[in-house]
Amino acid sequence: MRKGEQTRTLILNEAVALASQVGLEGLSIGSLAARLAMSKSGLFAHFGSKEDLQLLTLKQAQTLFFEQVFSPALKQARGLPRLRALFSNWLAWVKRNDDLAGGCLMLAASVEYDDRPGAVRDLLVAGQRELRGAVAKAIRLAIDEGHLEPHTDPWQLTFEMFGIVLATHHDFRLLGDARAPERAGDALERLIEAHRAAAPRA
Amino acid sequence: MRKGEQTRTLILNEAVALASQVGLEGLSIGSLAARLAMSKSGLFAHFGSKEDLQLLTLKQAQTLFFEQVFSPALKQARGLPRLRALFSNWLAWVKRNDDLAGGCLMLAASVEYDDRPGAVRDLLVAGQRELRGAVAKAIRLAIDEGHLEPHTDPWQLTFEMFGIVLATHHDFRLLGDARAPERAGDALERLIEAHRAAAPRA
DNA sequence: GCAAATAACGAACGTTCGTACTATTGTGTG
DNA sequence: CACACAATAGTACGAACGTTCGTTATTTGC
Repeated sequence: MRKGEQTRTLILNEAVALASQVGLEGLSIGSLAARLAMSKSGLFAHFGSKEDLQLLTLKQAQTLFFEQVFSPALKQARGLPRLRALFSNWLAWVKRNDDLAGGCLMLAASVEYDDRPGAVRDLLVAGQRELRGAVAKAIRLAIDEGHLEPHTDPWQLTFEMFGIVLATHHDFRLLGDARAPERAGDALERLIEAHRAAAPRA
Repeated sequence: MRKGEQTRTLILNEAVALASQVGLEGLSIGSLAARLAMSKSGLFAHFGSKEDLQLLTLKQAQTLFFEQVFSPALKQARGLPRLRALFSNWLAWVKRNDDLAGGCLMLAASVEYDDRPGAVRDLLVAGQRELRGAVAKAIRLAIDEGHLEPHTDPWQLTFEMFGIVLATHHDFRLLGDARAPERAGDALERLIEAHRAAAPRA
């Protein structure tokens, strides 16, 4: 029970790395086993099916995202500081090149499964809904703190922030544009400025 | 020479539709042949390799994009009208559900090939560069026409417009959010408003 | 309308896919 | 130390993959 969990986690971490390059569908049990220097059947025994492996891999990526992007942002003061921290952690996540060599797995999977019904897509949608809700909540808190003007629509702002992240991912990954994160920062600041509350400055 | 070209085009159109759902990598010669009720080998004979098929499929999608998004926008008056037309055509392209049932093929391929060097990726990058340049040029014209203020950075604005489109694609396709295009329109108008020239109103 | 050219076919290649069984090794505990 | 069982390896499977081959059908140019 102990050794099993251990290698299982090892497998899943490697699976996240591999899937970030070739996608969740392109992730094959054979190649994953080869990368871990273990037998295909030995690896397969940890999961009942490929879909299970895909689901757990995606779940692992979601956990990593929460730990590295969201959780540290919660330590910042509510309002704009937390919102900015969230955004900058998010950009850092997108830029990662170590164990996410192929870019954000969730974004890749979103495109891969947006028209492929099933458990993977459902998990993807649930995670995305959760993320959006959390960002919108952070924005609502910024309004409550008096950092953003009361008329601000949290969902609209969330939508636009997400767009900036997507564009950054695209430009950074496909076009290899190192200035993309800088552009993203500028875009966010302009966005904040447009919705900043008149009276108190943050 | 005539019959060949004809079925080749037929194949490529079907390939675009199929690849938009399963990706350029997931596009298999066997399933494509089955959809067209022809033999695997007969289809394969039109292309020397799978990579050739992928390249031509992508090229076909790029052509469709130019015809349906870009070309009609050029008929509008330069400046904001043309920029708005371009954006709205782009949104319409993203929302298509007939022969692009799986969403924009270029966006899907961008995520699929962003870390897979080769001819497909090169073609993808070239197309993206061309598109970005054209959008930036439309913005520059809007500045020249006095619709946008002279300090506007065309590349930054292009980046942000692209982000809005990406977010729309994501929300519309994965989350099934029908209000996404509306959000996109609002975002664009706010973006334009922020950069609008002071003196003459458009 | 005949001959040359092209297009489509069916079968088979070797490989890899996911999955199922069985055997062997390894680990933790009484 | 040995027993029980978890963990890994081994082997085999049917199907699908991209690709090649030789052959048949169908267009095309004269």
